[in-house]
Order: sequence, then structure tokens, then C-alpha cells
Amino acid sequence: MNKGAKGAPPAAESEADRSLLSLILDVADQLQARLENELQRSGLSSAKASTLNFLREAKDPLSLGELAAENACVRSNITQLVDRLENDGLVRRVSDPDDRRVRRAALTSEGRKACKDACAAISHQEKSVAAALSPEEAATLARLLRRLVA
Amino acid sequence: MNKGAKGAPPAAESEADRSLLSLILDVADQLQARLENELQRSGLSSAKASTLNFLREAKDPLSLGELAAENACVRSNITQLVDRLENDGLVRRVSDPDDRRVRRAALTSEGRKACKDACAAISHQEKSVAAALSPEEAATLARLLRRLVA
DNA sequence: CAAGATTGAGTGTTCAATCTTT
DNA sequence: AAAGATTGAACACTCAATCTTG
Repeated sequence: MNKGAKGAPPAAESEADRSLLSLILDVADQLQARLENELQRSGLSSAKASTLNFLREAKDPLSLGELAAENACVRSNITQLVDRLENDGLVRRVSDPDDRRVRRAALTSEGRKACKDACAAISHQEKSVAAALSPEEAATLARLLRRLVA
Repeated sequence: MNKGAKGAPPAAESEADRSLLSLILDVADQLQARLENELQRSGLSSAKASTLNFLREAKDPLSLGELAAENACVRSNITQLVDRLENDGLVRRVSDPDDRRVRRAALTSEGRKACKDACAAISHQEKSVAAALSPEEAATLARLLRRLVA
């Protein structure tokens, strides 16, 4: 993901009390970068890992539209992501015999393996983040964050 | 920016206590989307607004390398961003007489105006985020977030 | 050769237009 | 016509290779 959370502080504030908004965007950017870095060894990006993981959880091949819905993105994004995943040999497009408009993505065994590696990396990163705070602090942080997008 | 903070919860957790990491990434994504939306009226993306704002603060034209440093990104990114900004008529590339390797970006008056509009939109969004919490809560949130990337 | 900038290729994303099938 | 998928164009970003100047 993209990225892009840095600068543009319009009202110059003293480093210490800069806008909460840019702090959140900054921190998220750094955590995302760390995650992407951790994922490196599995050969996947977080976008690819996320898509593979939906497929793995679903058991049966999902249509590209279903993947777009789960991924909260536009259909054409999934078309292209699946292009690259197919190119990597991690998924295969299969036709739906009941409705010839739909194309489904099926995990290959290679895809399943890569997904397992990626999930381990993600879990590791999640634990590393959680470990920086006490359970109470984590709960407070989560509560406050949710208030911002309520 | 980019984006991409959604799914990929590997250890299936009960919606309520899902990973702090994905919560942060999700919230940041939503706030970024709101910001981009707010910025819409100025005709700028946050990437363009950020670059224009560095130029405005610097008074004198900055070299592309300086812009890359301030933006915390790779030089080629700025080359292309400035291409688009120049195409929009918001900046002009000027040569440095002292060192013919460097190219500087100079704000046009149109760029200065767009930047002013964008800054107003950003301030508005910053206030809107800050207003969701009490000052004490905001301080707590900031402190906890900083701990995560310490 | 170092540095500054650019170019080319690849990823991830959006939007608008198009094609196929219902 | 509406739904599912794809394509083409644009944006934002990275990396590796290249060109130009110091």
C-alpha cells in the first residue's frame, strides 16, 4: 500500500504537539513498512498475502467479485492482483460452470504454502506490536483509535 | 498513497480483540481516505500538497534531492511527482547556476494558491480528528502510539 | 569515481469505458 | 438493462540502471 503518510504540517507546531492526524499516519506507515519487511521472506506483499489468506479461509475458490468485497477494494484491482498471483503460480483462475460470467481464483499448493509462511510473519509482527504495551494500555489505545473513526 | 491496510487476520480472533496492528492500519487508512476526500476540492492529492508545502515553507526553490529528503522518499519518486506538478502548472523546474547537476522546483503563483487551499483542508481535517478526543485522551493516544515505534 | 537527476520496469491502487453473459 | 470481469489511463511508490556533471 501504498503509502504516503508523511509531511505537510500546515500550522507549524513544535515537533512535540504536532497534529494527532499526522502522528497516526506516520506511525501506521512505519508499522506497515516493518510488516512488509517481515513478509519479505515469504516472497509476498501484504496485498498478495491478504488475498491468498481469504482464499485459504474460504476453502472453496472465491469469485473475483467476492475477493474485491472482502478486500474492500475495486474489482479491477483484484483482476490485476490475481494476474500477478497467477503469474507467480500461487493461484489459478477457474470458470464457474453455473454462471459463465464469473471467474474464481483457486489456491495452488504453492500458494497455500506461501500463505502459511506469510501468516507466520504477520503473526510475528502482530505479537511484536502487542508486546510494546501492557494489556490495559493496548485496550486504551484500541478504544481511543476506534473513537476517531466512529 | 497509497493505501493497503485492510485484511489478513491470520489467527482468527473475535472481531472485538483483533490485532492491534490491523486496527491501527485500518484506522489510518480511513483517516487518510477522509483527508484525501477533503483535499479533493483543492485539486491536490496529499502527496502533491505535501511537496508544494515544503516548497512554500522554504521560500527559495528546493532541489529535487532536498525534496526527496524532506518527503522521506526516493529521488525518482520526486522526479515523477514534480513532472506531474509541472504538468499541472503548479511548479516550474529551474536550473542551478552554481551546479549544473541540480534542478530546483519553484512554486508558481497557481501552485502557491493551490497549496493555500490544501493547507486549509488539512487543518480542517486535523481539527476534526483532534475534536474527537479530550486533550488528555489525545495526549494518551499520542504517547501510546509513539511507544509502538520507539 | 561521487552525486544529482532521470528512465524503465514492476507493484498497488483508482476510475471510466468496454465486453460477455444473464 | 444489470452484473461480472477486463482493459487502459493515471497516480504514487520502489528499485536498478543510466546520463550528466563535478
